Order: sequence, then structure tokens, then C-alpha cells
Amino acid sequence: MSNSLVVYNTLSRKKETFVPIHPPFVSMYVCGPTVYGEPHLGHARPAIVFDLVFRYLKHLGFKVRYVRNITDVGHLENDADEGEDKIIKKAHLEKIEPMEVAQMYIDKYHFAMDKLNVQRPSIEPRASGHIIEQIEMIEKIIEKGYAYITNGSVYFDVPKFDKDFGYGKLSGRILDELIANSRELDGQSEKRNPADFALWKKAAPEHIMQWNSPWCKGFPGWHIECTAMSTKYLGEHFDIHGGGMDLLFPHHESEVCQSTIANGIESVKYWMHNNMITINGQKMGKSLGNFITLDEFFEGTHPNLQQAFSPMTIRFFILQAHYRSTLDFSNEALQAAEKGLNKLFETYRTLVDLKPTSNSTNEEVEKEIKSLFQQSSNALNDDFNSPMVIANLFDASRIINTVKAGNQTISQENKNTCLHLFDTFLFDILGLKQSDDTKNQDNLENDLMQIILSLRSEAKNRKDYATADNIRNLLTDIGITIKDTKEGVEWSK
RNA sequence: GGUUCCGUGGCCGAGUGGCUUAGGCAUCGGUCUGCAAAACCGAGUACAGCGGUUCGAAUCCGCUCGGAACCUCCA
Repeated sequence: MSNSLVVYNTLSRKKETFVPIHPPFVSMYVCGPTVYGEPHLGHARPAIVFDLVFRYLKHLGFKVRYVRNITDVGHLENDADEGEDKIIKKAHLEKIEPMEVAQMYIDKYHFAMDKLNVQRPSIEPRASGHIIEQIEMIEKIIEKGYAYITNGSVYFDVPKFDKDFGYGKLSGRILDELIANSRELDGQSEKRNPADFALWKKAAPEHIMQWNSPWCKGFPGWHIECTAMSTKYLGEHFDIHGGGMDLLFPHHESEVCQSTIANGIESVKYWMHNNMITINGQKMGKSLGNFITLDEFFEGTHPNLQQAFSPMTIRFFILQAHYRSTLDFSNEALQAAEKGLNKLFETYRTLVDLKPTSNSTNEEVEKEIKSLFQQSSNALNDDFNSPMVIANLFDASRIINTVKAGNQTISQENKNTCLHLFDTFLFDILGLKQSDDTKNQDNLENDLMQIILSLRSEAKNRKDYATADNIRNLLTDIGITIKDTKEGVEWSK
């Protein structure tokens, strides 16, 4: 019921009603990480954004096949990204296989994603495991006359494609302007045209990873892996292709070219792009000194960070902005997110413990909560507007706390409706979860706290507030918060 | 310089023609409390600047200023 899902399609630059090609199945491909460095903030946003999409589509009842690749090919040469090739040098120095380097960062990536509560995709194919598929696709493109071979390398013929199909549909680039703007760096280019891109590259002898091909020993061009793997697992025509805006050009534009020729169809129905993250208003970059890895966030070890931020704080913060907006990280903003999220979790705990105060359902509350539920669904249906959902949860939070404060009564039915709201949106769809350490307090700790708190109660009973306050202050110093509520004393770490 | 996009109150961040004073954090006042904490109630500040379209614009158009991504091999 209610209205249907609407998705912003980069291809049309408009919101479009989402209609899968083969309902109830949905096929989604998202560009995953290049595993040659520590997972960082730039990895978190697309992973979390498309995790939301994945979760919501499943919530709507679609059977989703979610493919997210791992790029572990062709990048181990050197330098592109200032200094980070140290890892490759290390691989050389320590005589490690390049695949060991890749594996190490894949493991780190998975570990970080698990912490962020990002669900694993249905298939996570590696580029290095699909060399054959890529070669076959390149052969098709050559056969159809849209690629040429120079010195063993294979390039896509962009001007020819432009003439026959029109180039730049996705990114809005115009080929002539591209050519005019591209500076000829070295005249010895193997390409016929600066806009052409590599499908297969001949490997220099020092290039660590190389494979045999019909043309030469070498490695696949970057763009072909996504087209080959999405075709293999999702077919020639699939629903959603996602990725960061930074990949729009040339990567995704090139994918359009490749699939149009190799598959005879523009394979992607909906292109979705998440916006970028800035740090204190600046682009995150290694050269700017504001490059922060996810571990550094979790541990608080980067010099620019005033404290550690939990994975859930990062997740909540990212979901508090719409995925197509730029998002600025700062200590202040993250601290605000941390408090806000804790408030929601705290409210949920309150709700779970809340005793219904009325036998008859409070129609007013029932109506409000159901309206919040509907509004949240509407928000997600409107191009995954997670910030709106969060705002609704805060509204629900206020209602629950009003009950707790004794200014409102609810029945068991009201309570169940509230629980359903939180379970559905906060936990299932937004994928936020309370950390386990607050739940699994060991018994000794609990027992000790009961003893301390009973001593404090005795002090209070004889109006020895100095002692009572002293106990509270000492506990505060070691990170334990005491609250004297109407129902008794509460404590938390 | 080119393409695309953005500029909302102390901070973060939704909203796209005429009720959203969205929401969070911070601030101020109040209630509760032995005092705190938490919670609740209330308050305030906004739509980069200039000009235009319109009965009416934060929302449409133009210009100016400021910011972001991409524009190169490679991923």
C-alpha cells in the first residue's frame, strides 16, 4: 500500500518511480573498494548508503541480489596515490605475494564493515578471479569494431562510439570539449584519441600482476571488470548500479560504453551516486594531512580527532545526511551525532522497560506513532530520505519520554506500536545497533555496583549527602553515570 | 579554464512557490530533584549577496562571491 519507491536516476537527473525489470527480483551492483590501503572514511559512505538501499529493498519484499566487487588488479604498479605504494614496496621487500597484500586489506575492509553493521553483499567477486570473463568481453568489443590494438594494448574507440551511440549520456560530458581540454602529456600515446580508454594494458616487466591474453601479457583496464562481473552475475540488463560520485566519470561513463557494445544494451536501468565526504570543509586527501582511516576513528588515534567515535556514531552520522548531499565531518558534528544516537538508544531502553499505565489504548498516541511510521515509509520511498526517518524517531522519542515522565498514559498496544516503529526503522532499516558491552555486564560488576549503590542509598537515607555525592563523583570519574530516578537508582557506563 | 553540483539559524543537517517555527547538538528560562543527571515544557536566532519573474520565493531565472567532485596515467 501507500506510495511507491522513487529513486533519483543520475542518467535522467530526475527522480523516477522504481520498477524492477523482473519483479520481485532486484539486481544491484555497487563499486567496491580497491584493496591497496587501509579502509577509510571514503569507503564508509557508499557502503553504508547502499546497505540502506539493500535493507530497504528487502524490507519492501524484493528479492535482492547485491553484487559488490573488489578491485584487486592492475593497481599494484606504483605511485598514483602519493606514497601509498609503500605497501607495494613492502610486498617487494618482504617478498609477499601481491595477493597477500590484497587479502590483508580485504580482511581489514570486511572487519571495518562488520563493525559498521554493513550487511555482506550477496556476491563479492574479485577482479582477479574474472580475467577470463573480462578477456571474453574485450574480444566481443573488438569483434564489433569498437576497440583497436596498439602494441598489444587494447583501447576502446570513443569517437566511433560517440558517432553511433552518443558519448557522455551519464556524465553530461561532450566529447569535443573533452578532447579540447585534454592536454597532450606525451606525444607517444598509444591511443588514437585522448578520450579513448584502456580495455587491456600491456604490462611492464616490473608490473607485479599480469596475465596472458590473446594480445599480450598484461592486465585488464579498470572499467572492464565492473561490466564483465555485473553481466556475469546480474545479466545484460539489471536494475541498479551504484557508487560514489567520483566514479561517475570516467569509470561509469566507460561502463556504459562497454555494455552498450558488448551486451548490445545500456545495461543499467537506475544509476545511483552517493555524494562525497569532506573533513572540516576540505576534501579528504593524503596530501592534506586529514586522511583518517576507520580504525583511527574507532580508536580516536588521529591527531585531528578529539576523541574516539564508535562505528555506530559514524553510521548514524552518515545516515543523518541525505546520500546525495555532501557531508562534512568535524569533531563537533560527530559529538552531536553521538549524543543524539545515545538518546535514541536510551529511549529504546526506556520503552522496553516501560510499564503500560492504561488498559485502554490511547488513541491520540496511537495515531501519532502510526503517522510517524507512515511518514518514515514515505521518506524512504522518496529516494531514501534517511534524515527524515531519524527526525521521526526523535519525535517518537519525545512521546515515549513524556510517558516516562508521567505526563501521558499508554496501553500495551501503544507500547507495541512504538516498539514496532523502532525495531523496523532504527534497527532493521537504518541498521543501527546498540553495542554489546552495555548488555553483557558481567555478574561481578553488577554485584559490586549493587553494593556500592546500597551504601550510597543508606547515606542518602540518613541525609549524609556529602558521602552520597562523593560516591557519585568517584563513580563519575571512572566513567559510570548515576541517575536517581523515581523508580530507583540507575547506572550506566 | 571546462562539466556537474552546492551555499539554510552558534554547529550539523532536512525541506523546493504560499502551515514544515523539520530534526539533532549547543545556548537561555522553567518543572522535577536534597543537589545533580536524565526527562519534560517554553524561547530565540535562517535560508550567501544583488537583481528579476510572480499576487506571493529559502524554493524559479540571471549575475556576483564562496565551496565540492570530476576533467591525467592508474585504480
